[in-house]
Amino acid sequence: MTKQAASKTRSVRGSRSSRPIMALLDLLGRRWSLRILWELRDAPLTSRALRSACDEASPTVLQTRLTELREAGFIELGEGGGYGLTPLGRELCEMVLPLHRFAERWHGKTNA
Amino acid sequence: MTKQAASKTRSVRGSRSSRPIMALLDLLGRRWSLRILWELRDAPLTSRALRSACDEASPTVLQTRLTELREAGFIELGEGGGYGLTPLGRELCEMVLPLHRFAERWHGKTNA
DNA sequence: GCGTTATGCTACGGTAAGTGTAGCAACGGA
DNA sequence: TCCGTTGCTACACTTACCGTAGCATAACGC
Repeated sequence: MTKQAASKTRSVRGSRSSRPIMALLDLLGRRWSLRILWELRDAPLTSRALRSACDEASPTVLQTRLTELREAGFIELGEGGGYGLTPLGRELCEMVLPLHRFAERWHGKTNA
Repeated sequence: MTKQAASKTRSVRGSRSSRPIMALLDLLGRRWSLRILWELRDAPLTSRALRSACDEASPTVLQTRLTELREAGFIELGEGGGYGLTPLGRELCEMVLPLHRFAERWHGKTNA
């Protein structure tokens, strides 16, 4: 993993591609990333509440994802504590929401 | 979180939740899942071509993801070889496509 | 002051997941 | 027959993630 000073690609691990979509796909393809966005869809949550919402996932990874998503500008830590979506993050979340309905139909097809 | 006869949830690892959205989020949150859907957006690809498209990712994981996505009913192995999207998979892919434009704008904001 | 509770965040040992290289059997064309 | 391609797998190694515990800080009631 040669790390020759990639200004933005630095945190994108596997995909050395510079295409933004690859970076985004890689970021969202890490554990709990999509789930975090999903759980924050309604209201901000504290780190502890978020952990509970995410099936008591390990705080180590959660904290890592939170930092990554924060650096990406999708979420932010509010004044009085608690993580919430930024305007940009909300846009992204809007693209994840329709997955809900799809998942319901998918579930009906696969084991019915 | 009762797992009353999880006939489909069996392969969902971390999230013991029975909610389909959680299962979907978990499946898509595994490495290369989103990328595979993305690379198959236009036309079917052979396993080798898909590997090349996915930045020469390890064939071990790729094969694992391919199997998972196939069991989920999102992709299928065509007659004359090559992986392609199923109608269901195409629907899912349609939700991933708008991420492209978003990623472009995102990239512009984060390092400009 | 003291203790309690909650915040965001981190250390550390163990397990699971992903990587990289090599190679398999099966099929088809020259 | 040899060659190239297909989908797929074995194996050792590295990395990511899990689970538990704990830190420093801050806000409360007493």
